[in-house]
Amino acid sequence: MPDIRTRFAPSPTGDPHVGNIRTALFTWLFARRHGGKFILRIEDTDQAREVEGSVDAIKESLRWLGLDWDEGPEVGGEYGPYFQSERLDHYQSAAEQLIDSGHAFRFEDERGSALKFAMPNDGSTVVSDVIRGKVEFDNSLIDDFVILKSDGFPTYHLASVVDDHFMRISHVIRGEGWLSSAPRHVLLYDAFGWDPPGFVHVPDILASGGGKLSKRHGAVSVNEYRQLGYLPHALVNFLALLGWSYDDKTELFTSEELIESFSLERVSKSGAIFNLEKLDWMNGHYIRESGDAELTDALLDYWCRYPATELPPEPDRSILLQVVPLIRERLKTLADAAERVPFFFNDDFDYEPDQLIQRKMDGAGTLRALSEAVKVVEAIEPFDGATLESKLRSLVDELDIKVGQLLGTLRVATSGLKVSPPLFESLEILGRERVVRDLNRAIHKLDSTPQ
RNA sequence: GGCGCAUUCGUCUAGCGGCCUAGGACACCGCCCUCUCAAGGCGGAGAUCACGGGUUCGAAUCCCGUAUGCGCUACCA
Repeated sequence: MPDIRTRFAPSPTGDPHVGNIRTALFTWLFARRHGGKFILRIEDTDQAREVEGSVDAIKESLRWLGLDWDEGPEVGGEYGPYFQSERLDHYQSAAEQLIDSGHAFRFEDERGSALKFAMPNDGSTVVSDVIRGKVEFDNSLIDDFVILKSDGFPTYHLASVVDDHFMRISHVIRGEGWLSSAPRHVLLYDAFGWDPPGFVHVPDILASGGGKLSKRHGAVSVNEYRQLGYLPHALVNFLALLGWSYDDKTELFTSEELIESFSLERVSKSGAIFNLEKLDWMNGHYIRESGDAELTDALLDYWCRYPATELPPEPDRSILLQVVPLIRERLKTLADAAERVPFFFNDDFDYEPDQLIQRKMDGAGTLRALSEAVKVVEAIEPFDGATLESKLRSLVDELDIKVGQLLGTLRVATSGLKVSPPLFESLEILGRERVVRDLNRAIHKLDSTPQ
């Protein structure tokens, strides 16, 4: 194979959509797989649709997912510039070449003077697509199309062909929506006398109904998924499997494995519905796989970027490091952590007194359990999870109640939660002083409640 | 309307003529484990391979129609 050079060429029209980023991922994977170059090019030829900040959002999304580019904005490269708005002279001279060779003609209307490509009125054009094979189009069915707009900017057709040629792109990998306009592109290559690149039209990512993925279906951009607490690698792995598969069973891949395994031949032909439940599962899997320090820092970074109201502005890292093993397997996203850990950092939580009273218990019994528990906790030595467990289990026997009854009460008293991380380990982290205080507060709350 | 692409469990997919009484994963259900919630283990249910014709000894796999979905048919990409 010749030098592999691929490109991701988004228009700066907003926060990049997961569908486009999935295409970028395939494009990147293909380049990396073959030791080629991955180029980022910004297609800003429609000033009206341009959205402020989009280029930063695009770079940020790619960077977060680890899709590094070899040429493009910031890194430069020998085939720049990489913004189409800075390459108008290329399109201009290419257009002139087409006029000279009789392939293009001026066209006037209310908007001014534009340039159109003259379609042949007979014959057909074959597009050779890597995953769909040869697709034939009847030339007479395609109208002459604008290549240079009256504002002096090129249309996508001209700009992408000219850039792909001069940037030595070997494979044009893009969404399947472009297949229908691909014959125009091969005709342009012909008219210029250039060899066309390989065309690869990859399937779309769809919303649950099978339609376009849009805001009404929830998150659509990579940045939104980041904000929802998904890990970059979980998104990468999940997106890689939307429209591509390695075999009949492998689903979990490291980035290195993805690069080693990726091939365009195994990209599917039909659109894939974005299955959020599976992303959740995969994200949970990668959270479970991460080490204590790794997860701790991921959470800290996440909260720093998207502050959680229920947590202190700068949660204590050493506490979180101890908490992480207790919550790791309970998280689907980083966002899930905020609701289960606040009590480790603050004791200002509140709850209704009757939440202390467990099933088939009454106020008096709960009060007795609580005050006995205080005695145990005050005396226990050492104050650690294992000792707490054995002493409190003995207390359960002495009180002749159920384990769940005692622990449920203690859980609410020390965390304010009905569902919390494992109790004994949590108590150890909280420390004796704090636990005694929480239990006494619970006793007081119950005591002052009219039965 | 015309042209193009697509069509396997709810979803992502394996399958590229006999290995398929169609495999895996997520979700779902049940059991086990268990201090809540999870995680984990085990098991279950779930697809007449869109439909109809062919070709073949034999088709989810090849061919032709039909239906449905999507895309193009813009001085948007």
